[in-house]
Amino acid sequence: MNDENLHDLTEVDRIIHEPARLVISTILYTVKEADFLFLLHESGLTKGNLSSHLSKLEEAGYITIQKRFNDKKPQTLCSMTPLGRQAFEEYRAHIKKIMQKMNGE
Amino acid sequence: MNDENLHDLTEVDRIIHEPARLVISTILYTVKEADFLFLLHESGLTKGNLSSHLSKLEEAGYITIQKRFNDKKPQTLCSMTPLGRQAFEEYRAHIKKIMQKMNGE
DNA sequence: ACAAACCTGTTTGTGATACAAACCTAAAAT
DNA sequence: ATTTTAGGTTTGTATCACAAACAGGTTTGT
Repeated sequence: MNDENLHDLTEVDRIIHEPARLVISTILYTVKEADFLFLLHESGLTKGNLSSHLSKLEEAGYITIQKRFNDKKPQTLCSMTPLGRQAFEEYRAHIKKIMQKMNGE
Repeated sequence: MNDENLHDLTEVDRIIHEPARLVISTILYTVKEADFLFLLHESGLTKGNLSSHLSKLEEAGYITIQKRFNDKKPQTLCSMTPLGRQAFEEYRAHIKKIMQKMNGE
């Protein structure tokens, strides 16, 4: 069951594997909707990085981004798509396997 | 215990976090010594990538690389340093925490 | 009313990174 | 002797992450 499949571990989903996006994904997986500022504070990322990581998640089809005005201020709302939820769950399963390998099968 | 520390997850050790190096590290953590060809087959990486990732692990002080001739053929022996072992263990602990977060605390 | 500061983000610039393909050196084979 | 094989390394390219600069609009201060 072990043998040659250590190498499979390199096939992890890079979109989610990046720590910044892992944090964002973890939040959006549980919350269903969050705005930019909430994510900003919760993730601890800078605005610039948050912005570009959100774009990347959107490009991947993992989240949707809605822009609107709230109380005359711009607001960016994010929520995870079904595809994103699936990818997140698969990533989680993948990491679980990795952990088993790391602990010596 | 939860609150603002999701952001800590971004502080994972990038040297080990890279999937290719995670595979290499996982092998070297358990094996204590392995040569290039063994790692090549076990990891499924290309020669070029294996070579450069090994160099990066060496630069980080996580592994040592010894070159010698065996049966008139060049042989590259790698083994994990105490620093590397420590880093690997910390990474593992870190991932464990991440898993907990991903599963909703 | 005008300017300065603030809010909510985006774009740009720079340096690091990963990957694959080309390359290198010595030994075996033909 | 020339080609092929073995064991790797170097190079080239494209992507990426990050921080700093920028932008569009709003509120505050005077």
